[in-house]
Amino acid sequence: MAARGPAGSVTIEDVARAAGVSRAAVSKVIRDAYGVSPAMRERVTAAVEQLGYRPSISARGMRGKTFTLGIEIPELSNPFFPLLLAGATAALSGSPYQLIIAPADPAHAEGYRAIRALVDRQVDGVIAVSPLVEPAWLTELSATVPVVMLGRHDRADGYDTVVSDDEAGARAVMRHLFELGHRDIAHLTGEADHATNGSGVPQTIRLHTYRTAMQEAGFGDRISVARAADVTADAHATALRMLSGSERPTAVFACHDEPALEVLRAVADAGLTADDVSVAGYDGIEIAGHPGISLTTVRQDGERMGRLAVELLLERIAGRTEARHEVIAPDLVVRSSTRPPRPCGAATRLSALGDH
Amino acid sequence: MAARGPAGSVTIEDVARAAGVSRAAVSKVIRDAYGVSPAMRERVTAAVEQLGYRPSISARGMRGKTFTLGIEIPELSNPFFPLLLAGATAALSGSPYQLIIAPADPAHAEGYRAIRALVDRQVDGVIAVSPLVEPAWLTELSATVPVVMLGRHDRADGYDTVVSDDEAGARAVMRHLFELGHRDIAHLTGEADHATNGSGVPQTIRLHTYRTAMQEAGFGDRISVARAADVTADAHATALRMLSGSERPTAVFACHDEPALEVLRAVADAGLTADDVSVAGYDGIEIAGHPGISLTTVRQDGERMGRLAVELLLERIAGRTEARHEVIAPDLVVRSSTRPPRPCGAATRLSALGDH
DNA sequence: GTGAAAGCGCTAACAA
DNA sequence: TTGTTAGCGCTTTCAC
Repeated sequence: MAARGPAGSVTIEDVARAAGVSRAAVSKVIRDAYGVSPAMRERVTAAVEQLGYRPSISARGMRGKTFTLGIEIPELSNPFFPLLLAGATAALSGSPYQLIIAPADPAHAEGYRAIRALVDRQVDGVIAVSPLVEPAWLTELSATVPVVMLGRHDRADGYDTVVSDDEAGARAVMRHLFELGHRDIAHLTGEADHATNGSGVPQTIRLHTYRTAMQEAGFGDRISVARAADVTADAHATALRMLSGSERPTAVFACHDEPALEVLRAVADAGLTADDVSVAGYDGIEIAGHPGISLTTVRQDGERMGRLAVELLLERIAGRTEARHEVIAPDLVVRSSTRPPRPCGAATRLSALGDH
Repeated sequence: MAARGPAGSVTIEDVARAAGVSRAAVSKVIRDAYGVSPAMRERVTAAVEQLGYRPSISARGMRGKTFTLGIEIPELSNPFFPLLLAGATAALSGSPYQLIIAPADPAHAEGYRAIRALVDRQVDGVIAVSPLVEPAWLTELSATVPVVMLGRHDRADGYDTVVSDDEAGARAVMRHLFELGHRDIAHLTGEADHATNGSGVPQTIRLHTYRTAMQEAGFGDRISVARAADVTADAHATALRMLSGSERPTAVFACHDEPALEVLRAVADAGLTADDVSVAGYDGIEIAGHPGISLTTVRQDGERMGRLAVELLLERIAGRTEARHEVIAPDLVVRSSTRPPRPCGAATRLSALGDH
């Protein structure tokens, strides 16, 4: 137990004195570096224990490593992101590394700021979810510190990426809706982002895939894209508007689950049901499987993505220099929020309730 | 723009040289300390800009402050916690402080480890959500670094606390259920924790309040407490067992919203409805208000709590030494998951659908 | 108002 | 195998 409290100012010097050895010796022992006799190791360990010594990360950061990995995340309120963290944390348990998270307000495009804050703190590696940060900037950054990006489709040499196959996922959704018989399918997404990485952003790919699928199916003239300034905040209002218009779609494909939940809410608010409007989301957040929600969606394995990101980062820290770009296959999960469209002019049908 | 990249190794020395001044002068300017002429400030600022200089937090940490606040959080997957973070982040925007988050796996009682990791990184202050960490340890810790604890009912001199009035909240739930006519009310909670701070844990207080309320209402003999080893993971199974027993309750009060959602799921799985079993939760997470869920709950203003915690911490950092203990009043939010119990042996009633 | 100099606690060469 | 030494980049007296 610590003699001077959890953060007592016990220094390596104190330990050295107590153990009757040099500071360098202590340093070697605590990092278990090469070249220490068992006897010395024992004595030092005892002194460390007795004094409750904890190495200062700041001091470490000035010469060597900090054993800290930084992850930048926007929107912790979107349940998909905590999944990434859970995976990352799990991958790190048992390792000497500590994860610190820097939250970045996506509304203010804070990605740069948050990543810089991490780098300023001398982390040994950075994981980030910043779709809009420029590739060039990241390449520059990655010359300084190992970097793994999550959810980006661009492939640069300097940094690794872990991404889910958004095109495949979006195609699966569209195929499913077509198979149910839908033709008037609308897509709900956020504002267009005029960033350098525009085409590498998942939302943009899903949108593009939606368009392509509609074209290919011969419904090019029925393409309908609703944009919410802030997808999360404005989805409800946008969805309501969409549903009350004269050209009400029979199905809505939302760019991810959070806005999809809002569409569901809007459907209820408008006095409609899943028989009137089918809704599909994207991400596969847990609540989507709740019987009260039962949202058809595309499951991305966030935990696996987080784990993989950490693994890639540790490889980089260990010395790998060639870039790796991992693509995860997503799964379509069909639930009762998507149903065949109501036959035109026919009587209300209340059958075809998907699952439980 | 940075000339040497986002994390370029531009030091204060380089800036000093470029500006033709001493290192000390640069240091003063960037901290805007007292005693710099406007002319010097201008020159230094220009050099900083031009070189893309960023002070090393590690080096700072060795002498002065790091302008970093650390927050320890368990279960980011529970949507209530991100709310705390949102509040904390908001309170910090515009300030020179950066927030870093250390996730702590509650299953492994990692609170100590995570808090220590923060302190090792020389944060200027710590906010933590660790109900089970011992008060004595925290008192010791708070001698080293300012500490604000979230969701603890113990009151120590060394650290501040921000907590919601769990007794009032739980009482409100019980009163509501009694008023609806329920008598067989069960409570779903986690394993008893034999920690030093046992009586200061929100869950324990809610449980105790449940017991007391039942007693006071004269239903002491109907007290029924179901314990799940891990409330989040095992709630569903525990709830199913509870509902299939011979003594099925007419209402279930869950210790927080996440298990309450599982009870709702179990109700559906058992082929029952809100008319058979009323369900109430605690926290007021957003999804509770979704029409597909419509869960009666107690709203705790997490954002406000997070904001308040940061404010208290900044006060401490600014020099305050007397402890402050803030209690937030929670609000009961009645939704359609709680209804009058079905009159014994009477016909099914489908009215009384609360809100939308 | 400004600069010189002394460390903060640690690690990494190098010497012994 | 062990100890000595020289910084890492910054802040902070304390002279000027």
